Amino acid sequence: MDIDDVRNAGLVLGLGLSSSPAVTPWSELHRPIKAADAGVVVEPNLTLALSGESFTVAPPKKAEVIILPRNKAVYGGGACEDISARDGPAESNGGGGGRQASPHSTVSSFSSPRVKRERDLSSEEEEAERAIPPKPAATGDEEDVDGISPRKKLRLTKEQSALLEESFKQHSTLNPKQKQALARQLNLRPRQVEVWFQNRRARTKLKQTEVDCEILKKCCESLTDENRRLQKELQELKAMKLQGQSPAAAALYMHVPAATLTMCPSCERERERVCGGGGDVSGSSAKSPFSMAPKAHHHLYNPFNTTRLPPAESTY
DNA sequence: AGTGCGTGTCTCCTTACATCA
DNA sequence: CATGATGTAAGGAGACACGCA
Repeated sequence: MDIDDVRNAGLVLGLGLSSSPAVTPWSELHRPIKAADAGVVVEPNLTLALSGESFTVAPPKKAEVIILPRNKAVYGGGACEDISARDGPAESNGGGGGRQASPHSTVSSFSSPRVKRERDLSSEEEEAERAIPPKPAATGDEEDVDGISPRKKLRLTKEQSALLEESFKQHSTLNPKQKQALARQLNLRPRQVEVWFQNRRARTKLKQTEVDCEILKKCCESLTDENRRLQKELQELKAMKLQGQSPAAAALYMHVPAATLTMCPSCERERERVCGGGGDVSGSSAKSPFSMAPKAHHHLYNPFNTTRLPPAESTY
């Protein structure tokens, strides 16, 4: 292939960010990248001349360079991502890969949040990231004057969503291996799977909060009714007393209400968990009875393992 | 054993985009 | 076609746990 192929295809090599075809020399790619599924591979030692600059594709170790579609960039070890989906400038980094992988590596000098995110990728994730085929090339007409497109939103397919839902029903959190497997299966990046699960958990929690709110509302209404009724009874008893009714009759009257006390339909069902066993709905305790486990325990406590509303039942 | 650092993952909040009425 | 409402993918901040030096 020659440079015209690059031009004609509207492709960007390496870290190209601008609207015009751009080339990033291998030396600026902080780690070897694989031509896993990018469109074109350039042979090493091929000299490219673009924008008045020439670059020789001469990877020190790898004889491959990915030619990425326009608007795609290489991040953290060759992950292909739509640069239109970025707010800030794209950067390549060495990608730590794994816990404690390289505390003193040069990667640590990168400090932008985005880079940090990419740095978070484990080596396995990097593999998976690389395995994701590039998204269809952008048309290019959505770029702004700076040549950096506003972020575009990926829409998951029905199949992907369904599979994610299925998986979520089984476990609302994923360990790295599960994430990897699912991402591979869905042909998504692990980060996307991770984000989907985070958002899904948030939606589930929101739904549960709404349900809890409804229950509380009903409970409140019922208690208000009961309070009104008791006030009325009290007034009637006071009136009877004033009218000089016999204590026996009053006592008889007194026994009736107890048997006819209405129970909050929600509480009757929910008393154990919602009202804390006849406990604290009023909020005298610091924590709402509906609140999830403290954040400090979020690693140990799975809020979705409660008996409230299993994810499977939630209406999403 | 205590400490600091890097890392991974979480929740929460927010933003931006797609879709639909 | 324009517009507002809604749903949701994704970004970022902050917190925490864990492993290592």
